[in-house]
Amino acid sequence: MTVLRILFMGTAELSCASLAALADDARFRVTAVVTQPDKPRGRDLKSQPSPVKTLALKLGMSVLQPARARDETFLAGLREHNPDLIVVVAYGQILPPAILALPRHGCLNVHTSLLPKYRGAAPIQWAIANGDAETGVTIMKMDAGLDTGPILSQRRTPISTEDDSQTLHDRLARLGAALLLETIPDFVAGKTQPVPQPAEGVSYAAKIKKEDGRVDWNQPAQVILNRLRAFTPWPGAFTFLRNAEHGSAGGAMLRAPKPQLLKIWKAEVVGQAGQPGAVLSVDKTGIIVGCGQDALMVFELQREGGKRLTAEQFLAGYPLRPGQKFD
RNA sequence: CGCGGGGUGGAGCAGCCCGGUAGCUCGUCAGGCUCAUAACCUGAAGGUCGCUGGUUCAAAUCCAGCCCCCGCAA
Repeated sequence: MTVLRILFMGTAELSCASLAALADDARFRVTAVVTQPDKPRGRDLKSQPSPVKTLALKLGMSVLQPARARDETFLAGLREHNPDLIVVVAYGQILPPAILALPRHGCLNVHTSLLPKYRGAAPIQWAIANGDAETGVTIMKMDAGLDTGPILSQRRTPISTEDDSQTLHDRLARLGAALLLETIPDFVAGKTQPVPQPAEGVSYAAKIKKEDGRVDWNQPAQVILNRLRAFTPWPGAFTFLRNAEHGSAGGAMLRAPKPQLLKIWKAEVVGQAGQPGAVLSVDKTGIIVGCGQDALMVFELQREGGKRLTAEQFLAGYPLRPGQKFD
């Protein structure tokens, strides 16, 4: 059988598992990798390559980084590669029809939800935030719409109460890569026909904004916990502590009691009642905070400039007392 | 030159601005109390104060450079 010539398009960490899987499989040959241009990130805002670029270079593949995927010069370059198939995983740009129509077999996309649910940018996060019991990955043949293409295959995975966006992301990345390898051969052989997405059950998963991580203590504890898991590790569930009377009687610290930003990493719901945002009790096990319904026991948290700490460690250096309030 | 916080016994912090005996909450160890304990009481061990150089009679503290960690921003 002839080796399938694949052009890979991806940017995020999520894409890497699929790229690595394709590169490792003798049935396929990745002829080039397209990824977003290097962007300033990190603490010094230095220009950094995307995770996909880093991996592609390590694998010795040629990398293309067009500023805009619809540029004519870029399209011309793509045609020269003459791919049989384009695989897109978290690339980050809308592809013009000219690209969708370019390869003989079209473009396949790995999407981390059970389409048509959670089309869009942040399907993993919203599945957790909404308290879904399961999610999955979908391989679809791309069309002009936003994640609207016909489905080739899907695989499910339950969402456990231990999952956060990081763990679920990692699992879906692996599932997606595995399913991709299974799906491609049957698809190009014509054994699998794309099935249009059902009209029922369509929803969209909007991109996560920083502000989504702000804890609203008026919500039920379970909702807060779901969102906390969804927005971990980014942007994190954060809240503010006022009246930060930290620092001893020295006086120096007292002049700037600005609100402390606290990030909450691990928590669970406990059956207590109290004023939303108020610290109800404090001990080695955790810090219990009142919510709109029930209460949240915080196990791990972090303050600005500090590391992520267990409640016990945090309290050793930062005494919290019942009655103090988060907002 | 994107902005900012921080590196102090094993953990987390205070002390630094206004240089001059190393402090707090825990943990550890020993003893005591108790039917018992992760609770309580008493005592003890444990620190080149990130690294290098400078200023000074004297540096955790002031100055310069470097290394590392973290929040914001992306």
